[in-house]
Amino acid sequence: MPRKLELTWFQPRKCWRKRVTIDGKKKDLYFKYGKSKSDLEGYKRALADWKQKEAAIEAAKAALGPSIPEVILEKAIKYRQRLAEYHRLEGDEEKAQLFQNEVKILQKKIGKRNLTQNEVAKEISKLSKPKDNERWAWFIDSQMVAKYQKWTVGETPNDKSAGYNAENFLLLKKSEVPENLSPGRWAALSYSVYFFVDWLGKDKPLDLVTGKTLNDFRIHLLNCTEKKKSEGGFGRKTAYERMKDIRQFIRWCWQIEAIENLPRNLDSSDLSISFEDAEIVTFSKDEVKTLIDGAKDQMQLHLLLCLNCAMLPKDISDLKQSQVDWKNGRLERARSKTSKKRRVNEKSNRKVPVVDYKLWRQTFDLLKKFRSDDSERVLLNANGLPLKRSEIGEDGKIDVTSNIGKNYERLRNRLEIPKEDQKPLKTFRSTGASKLEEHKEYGRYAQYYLGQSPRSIAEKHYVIPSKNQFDRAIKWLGQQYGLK
DNA sequence: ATTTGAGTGGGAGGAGTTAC
DNA sequence: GTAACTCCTCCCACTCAAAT
Repeated sequence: MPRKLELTWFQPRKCWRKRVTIDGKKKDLYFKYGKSKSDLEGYKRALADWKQKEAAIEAAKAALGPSIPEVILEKAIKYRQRLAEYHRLEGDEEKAQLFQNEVKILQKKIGKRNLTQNEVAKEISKLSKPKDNERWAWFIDSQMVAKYQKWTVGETPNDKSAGYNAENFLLLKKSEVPENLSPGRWAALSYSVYFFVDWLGKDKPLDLVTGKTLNDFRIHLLNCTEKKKSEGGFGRKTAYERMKDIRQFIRWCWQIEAIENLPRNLDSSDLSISFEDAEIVTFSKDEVKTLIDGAKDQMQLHLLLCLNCAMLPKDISDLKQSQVDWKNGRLERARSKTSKKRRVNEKSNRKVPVVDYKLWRQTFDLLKKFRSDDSERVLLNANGLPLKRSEIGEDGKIDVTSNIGKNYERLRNRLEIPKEDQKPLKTFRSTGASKLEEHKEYGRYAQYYLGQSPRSIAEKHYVIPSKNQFDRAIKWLGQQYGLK
């Protein structure tokens, strides 16, 4: 029995109802069968009637063209067909067979009704996927496939065109995910590059990209910051990101000799785009209390970790068993966002501190309660997966799942916090730091609490406290919110 | 300058309401 | 009785804040 019925019972008229979207317009369809919601026989007949209607709608849709899930599916199939063909040409029958089988599996899905993007992604994720160490091999493969594709499709790619180089650039960058590049970063880079190529024209030879082109592109970006978001506009911060991503792309094109000369203003400040820093938001004592008291179980633990240890969802998701002192209730860590760099720059004198936090009693109790059996991560979701996950889907789009973020959103709604009073999860972090700063002695440890390294000499307040002092500071912080 | 990841807005469809 | 709305929830794609 599915958790949700396909049709919903419509009490005013005592009939079943289905909402459909046709040509972007929502429409309600009614099915007059059955006497009540629990009349199973009536529901079955209504459902049968709906199925018929649905088939008719699908047929009408089919006449219009494929939907997005279908396009994704087709793409996945075509990709595997090419891989199968390539391996056959290379004489690897075993691999060819593997991809051929996957093609069959996907082809079965094609006729399915109500195909959602989600379902398609799930289906594809079940199939063979390059493991991290094989990603490079897949990249090489896809280059080889392109070679064979030339014969099958009969088309010679223009290796000087913007579109061709953009594809190659992104493919190369993709092979660095997740070792050197996060999925999120790759996705952002692809938005930037496609934005540029769409503007320039994908068939345009990159040789024609000059300093003037970049100037024009900058003006195009600035124009977009004037537009509404719903009309393809974005903020100055994004415009700035786009500009520097494109600089990176152009430089890469030059390095691989797709273009002869670098635009002379590539590093010029003429191309800079300025933006303002956002102001810092904090919670009041009441807000902290409302949220923490209102949260249940795991969510309460997550909120406490945010405040106790200045964590963000990714930090909580990445927390390792070895980082918790299970006897004394302490937690030691360098922030997720920085720990990789820290390893790389071991010799750099601007080290990110490893901070040792004393956990409040409530935090520690909950942490013990929800500790997982996993050898690595302390906290996992109900399905045994990390609380925050992200990867690049086969369609080239990023898939992000954050259980903590989602739960926080639900909590806010459940507590009926008005929209204008809703503050993001990271507010706990800034609240902790701001509260510490209010204290005349502990104020100096705010940055240490955040786990940040000093960025400039101007940050003269940066002090590494002794263990005892910092424990007292954290204790004091907890007391401000009635936490021990 | 470059990278990482949190936040947001909007589409789709469920649930309830209203206009005629 | 019918069809159209408004609100809500979930999820995804994309933006942009913040880290080095």
